[in-house]
Order: sequence, then C-alpha cells, then structure tokens
Amino acid sequence: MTNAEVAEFLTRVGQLLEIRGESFFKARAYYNAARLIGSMGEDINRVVEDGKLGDLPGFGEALTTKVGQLVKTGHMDYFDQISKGIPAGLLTLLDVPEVGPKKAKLFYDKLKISSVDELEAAARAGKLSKLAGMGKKSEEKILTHIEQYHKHKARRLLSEALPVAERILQLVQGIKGVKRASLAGSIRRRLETIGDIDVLASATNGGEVIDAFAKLPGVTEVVSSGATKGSAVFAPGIQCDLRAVEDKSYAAAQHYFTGSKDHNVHMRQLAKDRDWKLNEYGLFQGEKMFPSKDEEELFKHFGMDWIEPEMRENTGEIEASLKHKLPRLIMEKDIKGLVHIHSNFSDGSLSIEQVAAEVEKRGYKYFTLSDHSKAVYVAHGLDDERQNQQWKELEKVQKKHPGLTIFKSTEVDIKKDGSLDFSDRMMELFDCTIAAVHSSFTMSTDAMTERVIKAISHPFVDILAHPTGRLLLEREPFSLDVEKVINACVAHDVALEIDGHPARLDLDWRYVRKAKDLGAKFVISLDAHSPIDFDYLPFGISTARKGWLEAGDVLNCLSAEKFEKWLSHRRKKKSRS
DNA sequence: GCCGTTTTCGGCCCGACTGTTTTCAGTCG
Repeated sequence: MTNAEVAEFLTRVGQLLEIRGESFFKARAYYNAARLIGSMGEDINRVVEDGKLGDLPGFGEALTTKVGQLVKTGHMDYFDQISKGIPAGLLTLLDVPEVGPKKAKLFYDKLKISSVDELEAAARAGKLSKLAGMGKKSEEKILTHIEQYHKHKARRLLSEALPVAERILQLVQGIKGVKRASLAGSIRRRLETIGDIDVLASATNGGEVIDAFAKLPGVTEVVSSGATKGSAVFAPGIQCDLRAVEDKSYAAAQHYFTGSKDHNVHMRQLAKDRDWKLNEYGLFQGEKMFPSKDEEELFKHFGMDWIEPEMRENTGEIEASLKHKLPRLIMEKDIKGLVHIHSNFSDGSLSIEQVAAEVEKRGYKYFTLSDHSKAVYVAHGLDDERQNQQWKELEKVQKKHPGLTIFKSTEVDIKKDGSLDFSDRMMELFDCTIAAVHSSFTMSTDAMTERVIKAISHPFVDILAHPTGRLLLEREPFSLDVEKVINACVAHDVALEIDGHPARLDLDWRYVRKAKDLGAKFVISLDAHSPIDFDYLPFGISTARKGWLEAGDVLNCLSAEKFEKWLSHRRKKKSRS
C-alpha cells in the first residue's frame, strides 16, 4: 500500500471510532497516525520492513500491531471488527460540510440514512428538522452543502486559487479600519492544492470589518459572519475565511492561521513546556502577554529563527529553527536559466525565435530546447530527420541571440521496456537530455520502477522529468518505488526535475525533501508549451522551497558556463566508464 | 490510543460560530 492509501484507511478507522461514540482521543490517535504517514517522506512499506514502525511518534503497541498488519497484508482485523453493523456509505456523509460523526450517527440511528443521496432525500422531505438538536435552518444548510458537494470538488490548484486570494487580500486591505492584512493558511504555505482561502486582518473595529467583508464585490454567498470571523464564497466558488484581530495580536494570529495544524500543535507544546500559552491572540505567561510586532519576534521568544511559511509542515523545521540550522531557501532570483521548453516543432505554441525572445525578455541567460520525441505522436514528437531540422533552426536563432545560450535538448520518451526513443548515436549529439514516461501508466510498481531505472542508467540521460506522472486533482501518480528511483538518480548522477507546471509540481515536495537528504540534484523546470507557462516558475520554486532546497541544490541556478560544465563533465565521466 | 526525570493514571491545543438551546453540543480550522 502507498502512504496515501494507508493514511486514508487510518482516517476511516478514526471516523468509525467517532461514529461508534468511542473516546475522541482514541480516534485522534488514528488521525495523527494518518497525517504522519500521509505527509512523511519515507515509504511506509520500508518503515514496516525495517521494523521501525514503533519508533514513529504517536505509535504505541496497538497502532504498531494494527498498522503493521495493514501494510503487510492490506487488511486490518480491527477495522472489520469496528465496522461491523456500520454501512460503508455512512462515512461519505462526513464529506458534507457541517455533518460530523455525531450527526452522521444520529441520521443513521433514527432514519437509517447511509448515503449522501438518502441524506438529500430526507432533507427535502423535511425529516431532518424533526430530529433532536436539528431545526429548519440546519436542514436548509445541509441541502445547500449537498448541492455544492455535487457541483464541484472541494479542492483547487494553487495556481487557480492564488490570483483570487490576492485580489481578495487587496479588497480587504481597502476596508476601512484595517491596519495590516495578509494571506494565511495553506495558500501562504504554498500547498499544491487549496481547499479554501484564509485571510487575516488587524483592526480595532473587527465586527465592522467582517460586515464589510461580507459585502465585498465577488461575494456570492455569506456562510457565517461574527465579531472576529467571517466566511464567504467568492466567484468562482472559492470559500474565503477572514479573521480580524487587534493589531497587538497580529503576529500570533498570522502564525496561528498559517498553520499547518501539526506545526501549530508542536509550537503550542513548546509553549506549554515553558508554562506559557500560545493561541491566536498572543503568547502568554499567565495573564502577561509577550509583545511581538511580527512573526520574527514571536519566534524569538522561543529562541527560534523565523520559519519560512512553506516549511511549516512539522517535518523538522521547529527542531532546525531551535538549533539555528534552517536552510536558506532558494528564491526566484536564484534561477539563471530555464529548463524544459517546447517549441512549435512538437506541441509548443511558440517558434524557437519566439521562445528565445521570451527567455531573454525575462532576463535569463540560457534555456534547454526540449521538444518531444517521435513516440509521443499526439504531441508531434520529432524523429531523427525533424530533430535535425530543429537543430538547424536552433543554430540560426542562436546566432541572432549571442547573449543567450540555447542547449540542444530533448524530452526523450521512456518506452514501455525502459529503452529510449532515440538511438544511442542520436542521444550522444544532444547537449542535455531529459527522459520522461508518457504512456503505459498502469504497469505494476516493480515493472514501472525497473522501466524508469533502466532509462536513468542510460549513459546519456541527464535529467528525469516529471518523475511520477501525476496530474493534480486529475490523475494519480503512476505506481513507482520513488525511493529506489531517487537512489538510482543519485548513483547515476542524474538530476530530478521539479516540473513547475502547477498541474504537475512533480516531483512532489515531500519526495524532494527525501531526495535532498539522499544527495540528489535537481532542476526546476517550466515544461513550457505556451507564453503563459513562463509565469509558472514561482510554483516550481515553492515546491522546491517546501522540499527545503537551497540554490546550491538546483542546477539551473548555475551560470550557463557552469551548467554546461556539469553536463559535459558527467558525460565524460560516463563515456570513460 | 499514547505518553511521562515531578506523573504508569489522567491528561491529551485552543478558540469561534451556529443553532437549538435556556447553558451547550457539534463542527470547523
């Protein structure tokens, strides 16, 4: 089972326990385990094989036995035991906002409801409002939520949510009485997909600010509106939560609303260890508040350095900060050249000349012209003859742009058997080759891993592109032993691509972190097919930052000369061996 | 269900909002 599958399973166990009315803390032990496994870099199968499951924080005797069985056999006896008498569909009710375990149990016990459709029918028939603790308003709300549940999936790409968030932030900054405002939540942490937008504001007249927020242009529905907190749906259907605090609480509130949840729990534990209390209003010792004008000062009270929002996932950043050993994360301005650009020779929309002009306009010193190879037929992949034509055109353009270095490159297809789509003779003629899987996604883990490693082992492959093939919210990554592939890349001195297209962001940042620890090198690429794709570099950068990368880890932070040196040096090394 | 150099039992992060209640439970983040 993959980490994600194990995490999902354990979440279901927790939900079942809650529905059964077991201690919430028991359920939380499973939720904590689910979050830990879902967000850690190590392969859970490896952890179990190595007998290290019990070393994970929050894993005692019970979890170690039960999760061990789950990972080894894909099955958990305990799950069968607690799910007895509870229909599987009941858990789907929890996907409807404002329906939690207590309500779900109530609906099932009193009305035998075990699916969202049945819930909808009961609400329309007015049956829900007759239940204890329910009323007309609750029933209407549930109906509205079910409509939304059917209409659109809850999450969106970061690239879609961020512009909306920035527009809302501007509007909030314009509300009368607002002193400071910023984005918070997962969008500030630059998570790859976003559930809702969190905005924080400081003001003396919180209630009025929330009122004004509910009336902003673009608001299609007001979900809630109180003295310090409001929630509204903005076109095109993204929910935004605004929190208003007094300015003296701004730093603590910004930290709190940025999260992540796990990071906050850990920080609050640190406060508790010192007999302090940390909440969204400040850091306190008894009644006394430690003043913090910004987050940096807040961290300083703990003897910590300020932690970049992208790192706040509770994966060691708090320990590193306490030891003053945080990395200096890569920034956009560190990038010197662009990697993985398509032209209209394959499926790009720009000519090579237009690409060169675009790259120069944006101030970069070099790029790799990486069109598809012939096996990717739908993308007009190049055969030998057309590749030769492309090279001729490239040389013409190169002459017109003396200040720019254009690397002869290819995104060569990794065929089903792991062989490459160009002959060795052709492969040797490129300056920089990027290999990628584009077909036969449904192989077994072993077969796919072998396929990719065979390609990596080829002496003239320099970079592995979009290593897991995922399309966020659309297509799952293909089944791959990522850790083995990373190790193979390190062994063969092949760089891993962080494909910066916001629908890919592949390699995933959780693996980026792992790969960095294993000694891998990276490129942050655009995988650009059209002019708009050149605006997507920040998403590749934030993925790298979430993986703790520094400029020194990323090859296209090198000058054109040094980038070329890396390519030729490793090729010489390979032809010798 | 987990955890502990003050604890092996009694805690477990903390607070806002809503709706249905006469003081609070449920949900969410």
